[in-house]
Amino acid sequence: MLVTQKKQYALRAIFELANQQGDKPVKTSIIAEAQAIPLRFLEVIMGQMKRAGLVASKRGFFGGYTLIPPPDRLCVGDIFRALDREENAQSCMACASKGNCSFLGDCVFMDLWDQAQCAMDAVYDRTTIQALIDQAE
Amino acid sequence: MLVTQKKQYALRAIFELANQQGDKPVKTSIIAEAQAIPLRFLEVIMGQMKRAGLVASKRGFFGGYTLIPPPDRLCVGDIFRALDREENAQSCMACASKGNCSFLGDCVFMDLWDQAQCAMDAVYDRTTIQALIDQAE
DNA sequence: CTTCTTCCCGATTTAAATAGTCGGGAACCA
DNA sequence: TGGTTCCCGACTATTTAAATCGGGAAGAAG
Repeated sequence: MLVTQKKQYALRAIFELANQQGDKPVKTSIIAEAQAIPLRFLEVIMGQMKRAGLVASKRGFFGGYTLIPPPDRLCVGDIFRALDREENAQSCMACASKGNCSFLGDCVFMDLWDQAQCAMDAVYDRTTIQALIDQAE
Repeated sequence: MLVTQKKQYALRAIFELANQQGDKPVKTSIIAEAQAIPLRFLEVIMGQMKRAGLVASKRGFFGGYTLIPPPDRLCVGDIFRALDREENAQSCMACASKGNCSFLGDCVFMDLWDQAQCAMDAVYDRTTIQALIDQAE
């Protein structure tokens, strides 16, 4: 699970959304400016977030995005996985781990990639958006 | 520290070298075939390994490469770092961690990337080549 | 119903990094 | 001298991620 620019954008966008959230939806233009994300690219990302069920949207003048899960129940790993799911996630070998080592039949390195993968996942899964918000103060 | 194809080649090459090592140097052609690495590309990699001080080389008919550190004192992380050092390792954000968050001054996410980085490093640093060889049987 | 705003969709383009190649040169040995 | 190997730097190809674009559909307000 390599951390691309896009994943960072997604994380920061959700972070900002959780942070700004009141009773009204938050517009992409707000998020884009606050987090220095190219607006048009952010639209693409939010579309994926929506299809993954992490946010709801509303159009029109008072439109924007709303975060669905409570921030203390949403972890960084959830966001990353949502993105991986769409772009059939072939990712780096350290991430492919189980089941497709291109080398010999049983691969000594498989276990290594797996361990590295798990170690990262553990970090991303134990960090909630709320924790990041709290930490930001 | 994203695991590229090249890093895998390097790891497998060193693994193979440690495995085959007797009193004579091991040729790239042997390693390339055993580990299914493009020969010409392997030459590039071994050059980097040499400059990093991990292997010694000898030319001519009885030439080849020799592993310098004992396999039980050489860990996967050492190999990866050797490669990162040369190609000025701008890598992914999760790896840049300390000191260059492109976003606001102090970045909440910095600590997160750092933790993920450390978690992976820990795995790669506690795994020695010897351990992989033992495990291969 | 017109207009303005926003989300929305698919295709396309741009940029950048990785992966892999190539020709030729230098050490080494017989 | 000739064959083998490592060696060097530049070069090309391939793939992936990043970003853009034009236009369409929902929603609200005058």
